[in-house]
Amino acid sequence: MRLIEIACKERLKSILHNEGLRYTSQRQEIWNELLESKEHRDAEEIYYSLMNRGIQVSRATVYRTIDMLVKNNMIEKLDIGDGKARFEYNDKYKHHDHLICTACGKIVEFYSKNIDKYQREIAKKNKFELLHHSHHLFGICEDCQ
Amino acid sequence: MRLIEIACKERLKSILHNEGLRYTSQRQEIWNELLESKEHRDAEEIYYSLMNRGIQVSRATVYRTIDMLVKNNMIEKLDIGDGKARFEYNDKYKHHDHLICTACGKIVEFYSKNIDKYQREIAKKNKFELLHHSHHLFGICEDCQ
DNA sequence: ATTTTAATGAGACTAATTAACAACAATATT
DNA sequence: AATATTGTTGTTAATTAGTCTCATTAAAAT
Ligand SMILES: [Zn+2]
Ligand SMILES: [Zn+2]
Ligand SMILES: [Zn+2]
Ligand SMILES: [Zn+2]
Repeated sequence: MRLIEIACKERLKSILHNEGLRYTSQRQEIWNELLESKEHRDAEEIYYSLMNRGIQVSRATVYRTIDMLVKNNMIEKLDIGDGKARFEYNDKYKHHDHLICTACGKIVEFYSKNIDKYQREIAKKNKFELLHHSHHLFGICEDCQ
Repeated sequence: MRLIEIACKERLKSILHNEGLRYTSQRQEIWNELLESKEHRDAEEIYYSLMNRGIQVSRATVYRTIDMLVKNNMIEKLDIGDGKARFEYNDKYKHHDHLICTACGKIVEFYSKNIDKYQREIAKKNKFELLHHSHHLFGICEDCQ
């Protein structure tokens, strides 16, 4: 096990502890699944991936655990409007938004300091306390053009 | 009937004609419903609003008509991530994005020329042909703070 | 007016999620 | 250690938003 994995394991443990929740094998496995592949994954995918690796966790537990991880800022929810939510490891120092190809579904990440700045200005001007945002650019990727 | 309503009625008629579709009473009513209140409305709301006014239109027709209106750029779809799509009259000269209060659900509109510019730059840099975007700022509005 | 063809309504169906609940497991209390 | 309490799980049922099918109805074309 690499150092980063140990660090993440401890992070899960400490968050569960703080919340008065228990460190269970199911929660470990789901958290691992989300850590190992940092891509944009949906609940069903995580469920089947665990199944395929012979790890029996119920669908409900997958949903519940994902929910708990989102609430504790361990993962971020991504809704690209196709009816199912995707999740990805939330690296605080690498916040990003998404470019989505409407032809092939490819997801590319982007970040713009400038946009970030303007967002904050807009929130301020409208007297909103900004909590988070969702910003998707939809288009056709190079391969699909 | 005000001039603007007549203009909009003609707009619907002409679009239906161009597409080889029929100008039905149901389509008129749904289009009216979306025009009269330019707020952010979901399909179910439109369906019940028509029902309450004694206008019998089926759920399927509401969904189908909304779909047709979106495809013809008469209305815009807005997905704020709460599981249901909202729609609003698409005034080409007043494109805007949204600030959403996570406490009371209030939706405030904003537009930033600068953000628009950076979006186009990002798409270009990633060799995406930009089609549309979705940009929501979530936070707590002044009243809810 | 008749024919052609698109549109509608009713309800079955789907996918993603959520809730209810009983059984089980981990802690806390005595 | 025994018992009570509380958290977690899997199963199943429910919900929600939206889609699909198909017999019937209504525009539009002739
Ligand atoms: Zn593509
Ligand atoms: Zn991402
Ligand atoms: Zn509010
Ligand atoms: Zn709006």
